[in-house]
Amino acid sequence: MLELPFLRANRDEAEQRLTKRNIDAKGLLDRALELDEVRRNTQTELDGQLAELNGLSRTIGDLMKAGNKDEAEAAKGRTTALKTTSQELRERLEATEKALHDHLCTIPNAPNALVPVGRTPEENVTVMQEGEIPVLHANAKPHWELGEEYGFLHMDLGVKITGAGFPVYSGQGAKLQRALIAFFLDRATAAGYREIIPPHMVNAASAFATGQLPDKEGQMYHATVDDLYLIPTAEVPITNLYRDEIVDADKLPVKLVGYTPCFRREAGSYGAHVRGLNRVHQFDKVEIVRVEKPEDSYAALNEMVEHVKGLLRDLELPYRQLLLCGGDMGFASALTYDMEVYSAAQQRWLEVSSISNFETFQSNRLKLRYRGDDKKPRLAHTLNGSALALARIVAALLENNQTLEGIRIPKALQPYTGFAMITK
RNA sequence: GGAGAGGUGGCAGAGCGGUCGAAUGCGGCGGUCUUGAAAACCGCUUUACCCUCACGGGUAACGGGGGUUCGAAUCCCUCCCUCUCCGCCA
Repeated sequence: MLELPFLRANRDEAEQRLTKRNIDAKGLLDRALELDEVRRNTQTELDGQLAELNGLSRTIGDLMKAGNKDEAEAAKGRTTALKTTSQELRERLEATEKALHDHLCTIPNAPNALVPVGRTPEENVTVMQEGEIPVLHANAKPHWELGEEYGFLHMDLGVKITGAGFPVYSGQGAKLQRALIAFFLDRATAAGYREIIPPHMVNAASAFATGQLPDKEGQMYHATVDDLYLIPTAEVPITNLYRDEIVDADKLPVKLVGYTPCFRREAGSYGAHVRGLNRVHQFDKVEIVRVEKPEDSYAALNEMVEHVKGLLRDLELPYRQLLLCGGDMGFASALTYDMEVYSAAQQRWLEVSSISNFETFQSNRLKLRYRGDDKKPRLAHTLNGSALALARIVAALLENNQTLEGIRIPKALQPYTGFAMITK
């Protein structure tokens, strides 16, 4: 949620930035500021009435104490009208506040100045690309066929016990998952991130604070009996650790990492391009989360990107970094880099990481603040990024490293897998 | 699942209808004293919103919501949460 004081003070800048999202920025801002003005006027009026009422109550108390019953009763009579009008004003204020809040919830974050203009993923900017595109032998297969052939990935068993899009890993496939998770966690903790094991279900307040509700309600699995949501990413529980907190400036930056399974309904996305592990309802992911002072947040974002690049290099995967255009960015983000790896048998790029700076968009909902040098609470910046998301990394590893003898495991991973090759 | 207790400021813990945003203690910040430190003493120490260029002023908040009253942290209703005991159980 954008900050109202920012919108009031920097209307033009906000409009200019929001326009990159190809939305009616002017209309949205006009409405927000109009509601804000009604709200402020109403509150001023209401506060005045309440002050008067409080004064009368105090007077009545004094009169009662002095035993002056008649005058006290007379004063009581004068409160009636004030109570009626203040009640009306209160209702109007609450209605306006709710309308304003609901309206603000519909406005996405304002893109950073660096965000390119564009509507579709084709207009994202490739920042850099690294690593060699592997040349596969003539008989190379996509990962789902490899999984079947080697017997470590079973989409059909997932269908039996749960439903489509819930993969079952076994043997060396299962070990590979665990190895990747451990590898990613070790690298993150070595880089100064504190490991967290959070709950895998969250309440509605948490889902709202990080922006999943109300914007992406249909994307989450909802356990209705207990009104809890299965997390779509560790970002939700981990960032919410800091909901309603005021942290001292010397506690910043906060750097956290967590592994969790991620659950996504992915409603309506079926077809050939989502075969195998390309898009599943449950996958494993190691997520890094940071809380930063505003002046440090973009340096932190770059640091996160470098961290992810290091992982991809060590996994020997060809990858590229994209700067998302205004039309392709997530609702809550001010700037997002996507990292994609090349999956050689499918001959396509797969998104394996999304690294975003939310600036104060999340912290405003979270009420996550820090106390600066002036001792005043200010909203902090929040960031997060996948480091990394497993299913697609696995897909690319399997496809790119297939040989006639078996599937080669990158050197950096071998201490974790305990084997150098997946064999039949 | 059954029975009971409780939710107050960073923490502990009073208040149970009238200057209570809230005693007291601890913690934290500043000061006096000291070569320095400790101790002691003094003062300060929640947040959001509104008005104001500012000084300053106002409103709200004692788990959430509603009610009674001129007035509620205090009384009533309701929901949520936490803890203890019993049962079940990894």
